Amino acid sequence: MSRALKDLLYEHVARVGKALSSPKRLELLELLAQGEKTVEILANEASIDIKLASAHLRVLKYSRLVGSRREGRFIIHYLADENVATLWATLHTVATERQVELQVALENITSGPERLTAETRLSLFNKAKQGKVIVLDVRPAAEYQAAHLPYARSIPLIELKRRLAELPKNKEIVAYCRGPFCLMSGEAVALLKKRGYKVSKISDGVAEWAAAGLPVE
Amino acid sequence: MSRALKDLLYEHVARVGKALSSPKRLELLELLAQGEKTVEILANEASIDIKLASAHLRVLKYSRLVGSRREGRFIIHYLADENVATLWATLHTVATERQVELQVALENITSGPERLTAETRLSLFNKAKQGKVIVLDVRPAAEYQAAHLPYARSIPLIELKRRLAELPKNKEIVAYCRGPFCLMSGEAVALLKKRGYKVSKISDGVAEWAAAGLPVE
DNA sequence: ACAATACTCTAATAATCGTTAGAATAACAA
DNA sequence: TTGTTATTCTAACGATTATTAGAGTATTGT
Repeated sequence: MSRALKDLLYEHVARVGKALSSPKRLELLELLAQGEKTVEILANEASIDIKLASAHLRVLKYSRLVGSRREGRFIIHYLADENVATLWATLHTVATERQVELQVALENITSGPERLTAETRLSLFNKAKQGKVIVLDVRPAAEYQAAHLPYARSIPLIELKRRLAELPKNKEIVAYCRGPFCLMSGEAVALLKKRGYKVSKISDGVAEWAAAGLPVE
Repeated sequence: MSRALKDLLYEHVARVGKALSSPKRLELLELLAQGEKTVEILANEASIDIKLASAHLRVLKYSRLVGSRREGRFIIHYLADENVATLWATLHTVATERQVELQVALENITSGPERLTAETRLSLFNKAKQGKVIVLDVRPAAEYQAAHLPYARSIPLIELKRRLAELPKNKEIVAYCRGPFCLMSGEAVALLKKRGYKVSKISDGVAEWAAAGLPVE
């Protein structure tokens, strides 16, 4: 009686879980959390075939996590809403907390103290507001434009070398990129440290920041 | 270079997603969110074979969402921590919001205005605190003991008929059970309404309540 | 109208997953 | 020791999914 109904309901929720069960799809979701993108860009950034990206996007669309619209000859994909980014951030948090291997792997790459607490996030926000720190967004300019941390300044990693003059050497700089799985901020820190800047990084991306209840511009 | 590493990291997170991709596993998770249980109880409540329940639990254990311990000749399974319940609640919220079919199905069964907002949750909490409402937990007593909403009173659905005398007819009663997928509170409301009680229900379970940041006893 | 672009759709294969049955194990009880 | 209970482990099957190749479609530019 109620059994068939229950099965149906759990099946609907499982559809969303299924969408989150593939590494490639999770990577696509994180890329989309940085802003809407075409299939080609997604495929390139995730290093997969366009056809495969298209197939994965179909699954994500079926589960209503992402939407798409045609614009000229491009089809643009985007997260259905911010809740999806929150879901991704929650999933990632739980995964990291539960899986020691993952934590170790993360710490190996990202070098330095990693996980932000509610207090450190707020204190960074306040320092940035007062101009005591420069928050540096090293993602591609389009992603910065879609959304970025408050008071953040955009210098994409690719342009960083030739735009060094824009950064003061006497101020503290905090770099961030797409999130804990993204390596761009780490590379930026390495570059800037070599040139004598006071620089550190945070593992947060826009999704993690927003999931912690903080504002995004 | 960084590609192989990224793949590894996303794969770790996807392992958790995979655990959430089966209806049966989601049902087991929700049952476990009500308190720790043996395999037999889980299998019975989810209406599946013990062997199948055991197989699903193995997946959940592999992804570190649930843990287990032996106690005599029983093996007791439990959620790894409250974050897992939060993840489940978030997943459920996103799924409901994204899937119209699911919403319609839910409304058909549960009858009445459904989704609780932050305000209605808080106002219920305050009314319960002041004794203006009776919050009624109709789940099995063991689940009530594991955790329940603040100021809630426990009368399991099976005992409700013969314990009607414990409830006043002049006070507002609000029933709840395991969560939006659970039909017990609906049945309780039907029974009480027929007897002339002022009764309504909320779709929240302990997991949804906690995920909204409210206290649990 | 024709080619080029940026995809999607269909079909096919290999890998993985859900499910069940049967054997194995661990704790207790007689 | 032998049996019982509660559960896992192993093996096997069919069903589902990931991935790739090839054909098809919508839009723009010439």
